[in-house]
Amino acid sequence: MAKLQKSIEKKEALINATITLVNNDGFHAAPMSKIAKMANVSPATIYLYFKSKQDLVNQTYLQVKNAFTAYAFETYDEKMPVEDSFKMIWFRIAEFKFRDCERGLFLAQCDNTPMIDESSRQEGIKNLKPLLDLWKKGKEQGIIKPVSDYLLYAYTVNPLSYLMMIKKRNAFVPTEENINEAYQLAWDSIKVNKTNK
Amino acid sequence: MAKLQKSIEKKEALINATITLVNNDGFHAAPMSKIAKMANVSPATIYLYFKSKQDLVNQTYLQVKNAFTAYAFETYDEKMPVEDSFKMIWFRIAEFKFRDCERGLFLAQCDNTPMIDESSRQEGIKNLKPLLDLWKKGKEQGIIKPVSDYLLYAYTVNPLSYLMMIKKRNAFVPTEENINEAYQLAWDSIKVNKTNK
DNA sequence: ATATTAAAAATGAATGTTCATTCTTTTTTT
DNA sequence: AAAAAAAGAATGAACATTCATTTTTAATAT
Repeated sequence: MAKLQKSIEKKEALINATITLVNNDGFHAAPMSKIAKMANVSPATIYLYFKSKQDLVNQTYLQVKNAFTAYAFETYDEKMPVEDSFKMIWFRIAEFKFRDCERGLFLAQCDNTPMIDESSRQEGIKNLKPLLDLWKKGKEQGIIKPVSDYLLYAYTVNPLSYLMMIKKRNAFVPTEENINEAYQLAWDSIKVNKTNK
Repeated sequence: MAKLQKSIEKKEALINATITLVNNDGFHAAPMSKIAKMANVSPATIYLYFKSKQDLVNQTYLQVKNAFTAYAFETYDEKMPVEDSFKMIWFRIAEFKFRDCERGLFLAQCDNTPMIDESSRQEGIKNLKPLLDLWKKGKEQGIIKPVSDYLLYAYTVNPLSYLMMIKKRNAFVPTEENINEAYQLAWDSIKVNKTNK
């Protein structure tokens, strides 16, 4: 038990070190030796847990992506009305990204570069299934505009990634009010406008 | 004259090679030797034009960013009404990103990683001044919602970056109609809704 | 026009460093 | 005391950059 415990701790330390170093220096300037040092481990030890540097990054990505979606959907209940569901998920996502900016930025970096394997990328995308289902339901009920899922994602969830980056880089600290405004923009843009119908 | 001409050609070839290789393999897997080969040039020649690999990437970023904003604002005239201006700029940006996906993706990568120097990043941001001015005007005239420029950017311009990436990765080819829908979402989310006032 | 030459541009091969990964030994666990 | 885990040092490849030459260019003299 103690053995396994220790192993998990080491693995987590390595994953955390990877996130920090890749965020600050980039993949190309985050050598295994530095990652090992930050995790208080010998470089050789990394290879007991990961096959290669690529494997380390892939696994880190999947771990973070899983944590992200688990958080986003934790309080979601399919039986709730579409609008309430959307709002809940949207705020959970915002909460995750702004609270754990490091992890959010790491994901943004993975999503915008050829840093991780295509297979890991595909694996990570699967996590969004519940959101796609929700949109389908919303479109069927005439609550959400009948536009492509890509557009829906781009205009609601994705802007948060940009804001998170701005937060880190420009010391723009979003207030409660900012977040509410952001949500309103997101929902305004995709909800069917009843009065216009 | 012919001399200078040739130099410019070489420099451009190097910049293009950098964009292609960084897009496909990432900064860390785009060695100078490969960049040189793709530009039909000796590795040593790169150093006649650029101080270092970092300098090459910084200059590539600035060159692309300048081309991007030049295109975006080319047809913009400050005297036009705010809504028309916004629409025009928005569509120019969309046109650039979808037509020259390679360059768009390169910018996305620069904007989401520590790949370029902070000073180059700052330099690149200056280009957006006209858009910020437009938003200021729009807010003063009560046409654009009084939210932060970061939110405005995130919810109008930035989603295009996501769509462009999706286009490259998932063979989602946006149609004319998709682009119009996207614009509508963007404008809907930030315009002041007169009927609600 | 042509030949000559100095300067500029370009090159391929070296250089030295950095880094991912492996090997051998030591420490820890059971 | 055997097995598992971890370590530090070693290895070899890859890489950014520099060096010593060669090639090209452009100006001048014939």
